[in-house]
Amino acid sequence: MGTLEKSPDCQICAFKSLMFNSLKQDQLSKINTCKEQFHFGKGELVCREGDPINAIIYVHAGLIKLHKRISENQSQIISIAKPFDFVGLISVFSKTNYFYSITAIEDSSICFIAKDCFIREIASNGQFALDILTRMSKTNDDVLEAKFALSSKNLRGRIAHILLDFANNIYKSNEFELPVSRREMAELIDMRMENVIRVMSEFRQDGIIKINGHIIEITNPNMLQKISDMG
Amino acid sequence: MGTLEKSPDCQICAFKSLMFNSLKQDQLSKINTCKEQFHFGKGELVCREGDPINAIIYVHAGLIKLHKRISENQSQIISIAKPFDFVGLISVFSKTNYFYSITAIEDSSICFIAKDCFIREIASNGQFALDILTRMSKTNDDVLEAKFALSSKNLRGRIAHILLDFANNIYKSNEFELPVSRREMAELIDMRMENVIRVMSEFRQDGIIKINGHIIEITNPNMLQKISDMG
DNA sequence: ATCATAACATGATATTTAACATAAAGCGGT
DNA sequence: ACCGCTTTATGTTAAATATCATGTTATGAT
Repeated sequence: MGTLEKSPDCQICAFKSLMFNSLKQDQLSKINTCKEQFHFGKGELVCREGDPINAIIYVHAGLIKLHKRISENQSQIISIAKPFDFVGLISVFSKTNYFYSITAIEDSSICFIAKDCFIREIASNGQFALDILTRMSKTNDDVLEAKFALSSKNLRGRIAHILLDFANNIYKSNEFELPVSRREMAELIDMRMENVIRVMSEFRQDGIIKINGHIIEITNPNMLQKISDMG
Repeated sequence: MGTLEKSPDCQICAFKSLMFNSLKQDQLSKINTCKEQFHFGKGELVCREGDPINAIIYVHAGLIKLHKRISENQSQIISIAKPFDFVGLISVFSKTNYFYSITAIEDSSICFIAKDCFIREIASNGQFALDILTRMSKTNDDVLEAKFALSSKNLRGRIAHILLDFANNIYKSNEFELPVSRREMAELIDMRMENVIRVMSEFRQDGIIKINGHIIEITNPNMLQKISDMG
């Protein structure tokens, strides 16, 4: 269930995240005392659907997926969180229990900031609250827009979209190791696994991408963008 | 572009909305001075995609749709807001311009609370900020979960889902007047208009619903629920 | 190294959904 | 009432996607 690890001072994260801008030194050190950082190996479960929400999760390093069972043999991936992202920021205010599970899809360092402590800081610091609101809105808009963008695309468009997303927003490189299986890709963009494989093969045959196991190289990003926009 | 109308004191709305619980009398009257209420007839445009966000929108009465052009001859409905709902609560913190248009789909009274004024109150009142956060999360979760629920359903399941949504969450009755055309239904749940009509006809033939123009009566809600859950 | 298992891959077929065509019914304006 | 326009309606066909079947390749455990 993850192993506790020595966590850096919040000060260090504060530089990297836009989150803590409005916190004064003493407030930051208060947050610092009510957080714990854990390490999760690839595939390890961070929390399970239905678990009580006791903390806000901050991705310090790695990559995690938020996912949900929708039937006996089918899951859905809601989103993927990357370093400096917060998870549960939205749910923590409106729900007492997670409506999704979280699993590491790369070795990850996850910081848990106690909910009570966090909320106390918000209530006593309006500017901090505003920062949180802004951050929350951004995350929310991103997830929602991603979902809307996908829902009007066909299979080829969806694959193109998600590959560009990995390249541009997560790995910042046209060559990267896909952190998810083909089945998980399917769960992320609402397709069948066979079709994910099929479409990726087509892209390979068309010279748009190179595939070497989980290593993907986008050789023709413009074409991929065009396919994403059209479909 | 809507007609200005005499707006009730915020105090009155405060009772109906969970929103303003934490505002003291004097804060409430500050909000009261920076809001204006407008009336929009059915079909009237409230704001257009790209407009600057100057205010938070509160639905006092009626029903409005948030929608977005996705191509020359296609739109998408993002969500429908009902009385006591806030709109733009999320975008106001992360965006300067609307990424959707808003149109009244019933005669509606819409309250505009000036953004600056609202944000000032948040920054100076942490507890109020917490209330806003909670409210925002709820709205957000609802939209997101609705979208996710739909995406894994087939056509029949989607129609069943949206009909139950109207009955249970908006009109609180199994008989209601559909506020949207079949085309708009399609835009709301990602279908083609022809299929919306077709599936609804099927439901009628199966004795699950009665259709009289826009008047819908759900005669077998259990079956409809089953179809929604399965599909 | 060998086995068992899961992931990847591809072809054939069935099902679902979209697109096209056409017509009837409702509705606002004159 | 009549006209033009939009919405509702239904049948037909085409396209997209899911399902099923089967084989191959990777991967982890012993």
